[in-house]
Amino acid sequence: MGPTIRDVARLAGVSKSTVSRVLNGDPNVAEETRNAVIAAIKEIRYTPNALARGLNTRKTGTIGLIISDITNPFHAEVARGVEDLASDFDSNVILCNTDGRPKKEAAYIDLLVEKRVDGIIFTSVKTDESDMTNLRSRRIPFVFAGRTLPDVEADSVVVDNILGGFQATNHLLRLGHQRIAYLAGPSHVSASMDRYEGYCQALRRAGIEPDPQLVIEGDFKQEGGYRAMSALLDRSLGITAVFAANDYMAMGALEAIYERGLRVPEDIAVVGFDDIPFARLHLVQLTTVAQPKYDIGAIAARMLFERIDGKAQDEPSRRVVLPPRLVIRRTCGEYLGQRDFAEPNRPSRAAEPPVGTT
Amino acid sequence: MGPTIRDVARLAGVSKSTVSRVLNGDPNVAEETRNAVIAAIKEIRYTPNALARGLNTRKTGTIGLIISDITNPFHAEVARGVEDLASDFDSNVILCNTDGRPKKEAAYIDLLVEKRVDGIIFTSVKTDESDMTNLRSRRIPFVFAGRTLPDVEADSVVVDNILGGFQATNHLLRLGHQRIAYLAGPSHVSASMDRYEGYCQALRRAGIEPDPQLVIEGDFKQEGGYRAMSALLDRSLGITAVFAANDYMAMGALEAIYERGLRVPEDIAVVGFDDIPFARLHLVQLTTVAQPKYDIGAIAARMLFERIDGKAQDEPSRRVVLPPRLVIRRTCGEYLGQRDFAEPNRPSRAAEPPVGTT
DNA sequence: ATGAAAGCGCTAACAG
DNA sequence: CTGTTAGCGCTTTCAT
Repeated sequence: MGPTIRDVARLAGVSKSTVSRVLNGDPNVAEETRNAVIAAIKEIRYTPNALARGLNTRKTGTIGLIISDITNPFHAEVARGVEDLASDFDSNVILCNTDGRPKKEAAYIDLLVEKRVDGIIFTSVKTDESDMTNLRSRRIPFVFAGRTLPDVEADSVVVDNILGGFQATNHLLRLGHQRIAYLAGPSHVSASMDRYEGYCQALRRAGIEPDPQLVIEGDFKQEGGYRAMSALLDRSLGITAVFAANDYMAMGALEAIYERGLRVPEDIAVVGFDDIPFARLHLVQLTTVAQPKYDIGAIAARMLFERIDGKAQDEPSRRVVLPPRLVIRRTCGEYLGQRDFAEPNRPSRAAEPPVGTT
Repeated sequence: MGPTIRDVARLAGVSKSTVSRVLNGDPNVAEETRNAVIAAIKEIRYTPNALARGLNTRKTGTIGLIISDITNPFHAEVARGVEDLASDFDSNVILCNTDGRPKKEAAYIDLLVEKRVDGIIFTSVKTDESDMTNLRSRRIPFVFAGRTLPDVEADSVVVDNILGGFQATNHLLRLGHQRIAYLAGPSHVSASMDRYEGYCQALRRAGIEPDPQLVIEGDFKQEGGYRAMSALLDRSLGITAVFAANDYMAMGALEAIYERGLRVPEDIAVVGFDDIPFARLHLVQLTTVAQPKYDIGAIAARMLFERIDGKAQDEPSRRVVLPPRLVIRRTCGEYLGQRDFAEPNRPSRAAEPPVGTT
């Protein structure tokens, strides 16, 4: 059944407590005893049982990551940030793909609670408030990464979507565009609405009143971007530029544009949002607003561990807002021409402390 | 502290054993008693403690997934397959990114053993045999997905890389190419070597002796593909086509080709391997050999659970070989012209039973 | 059909 | 510095 602490104790001629002490690095153990124990551990190839330990300590060294789909490059990058940081804190992460389905999400939350995870990071949030209060009452800390639930008071780290929308639109305006379309995401997603808000702000600042005709709703997917762009083009609205709420839709838009024999950026300029890996491909060169995806995950994890370790035990919840960054490539003109390969924008060490805390 | 089974028992006026029985669906419980227990559970919002349970049953309902980098779309898709299937088996998966570093991998294995996972799936394998025998002796089942360790006898599911290499090369040959280069991956990776083997077979069958000059080693990354292709082009070897060991290198190759003002496929035809999502982008349209990524993960997980559930307890290890599929797009000519969006090639239900078991 | 008791493998006071 | 004694919350015989 695998050796237990008892077997080690017996072999080393000490008590279980002593073994436990050396296991946990308790300084109050004679050097000699310690060595004997260590030798015994090695001899019988003992590996501590984290279940038994967790039962006592109420810490499992495991956190849950609730995500809509790990196959989505944006989420994968966030997940990587989370996992790296968890690893730094000697924790593991349990991956939960929900596909944005509330039921799956609720089921996963239950499972994670059963497993007594130390905390949970939400990337996708469809859950109603009741699950959250459940976590609250069990004192399981959680933080939102990338998205927030407006009604729920909790730690979160997000990119400044309004600013990002502003940057994208403003870039287009500076290039002389006036008729700029917005390919929105689903209207209930705050990120899309915030980017739209930034879009409007930039427009108004330039003395242009946002035209509802130029806004069309997509689904954050390539297909949706394609359809939305096609619809827009069919209506001959005199559009010369388009700001897509994310890169996938921008890709679909590009396709719709090319399909009609139009050129990018000469006939229509395109900006996306996210900077997913393929945006930088030589053949694509999508101008886009980059989100610090990895950092979002890493910082969220760091905040979570601060709660877990009790440092930030009962402090009010924090909201970290990260700055977006406009990446100018080819699809709006102003192509800078340098080759840029997928630079893993991961810090070799853990992420820096939160920036822009409010 | 959260309510325990004891609190439920007290409230329902029964013993802990009885509560445990209804929790585990034991039929030997009077209907009335059961209802009382269920009511009590609801009333105090009781959630079982999986740690305590696991300590007894020696089952955690958790498996480990060791992967080099979840950020890599290939691995993300495999991971998704694994997670979906684990979910079907009421299990969770612990995500472990190793970046291919043996030390990280070994450390994760230890951690997973401590957590007493029910099994492990290896996607990246750098580990030396000792870790594997360790798992063996602890009777922790494991399976390899996508790659194999030649010396280790274990369940595995892989794509037929030799066949894939053959298909890619043969496609090029049929289009009339004679001077076909191979952009290899690291020489110690069996997948790259097997694809090379298929490449040679196709060449020889066409009466062409493989020319060592046309083979150059890369690193499976875009940058490496770019460098390798550039080097090849510099040597003016009369190459008219290139088969890259994976899509990333193919992307780098495309870049190197375009940079020299050459056209694809007119001057140089390109085939990749994997069919990662961006290969199908309108702007890229990479002809490539598709691997059933999701199925690799799903089938590996299914095999793992068969071992865990003891059905396939002591049977000899199985090796499942999945067929690759040549996807013809634009980069070799013969472009079929249909739009193809990212079709999530996931079965809505669990993966079918293994195919091609040998 | 139900309860009592023992134990899974470890940690955590409390003595000494 | 080390051992003893209780549990942590659940499952599992074994009785009844």
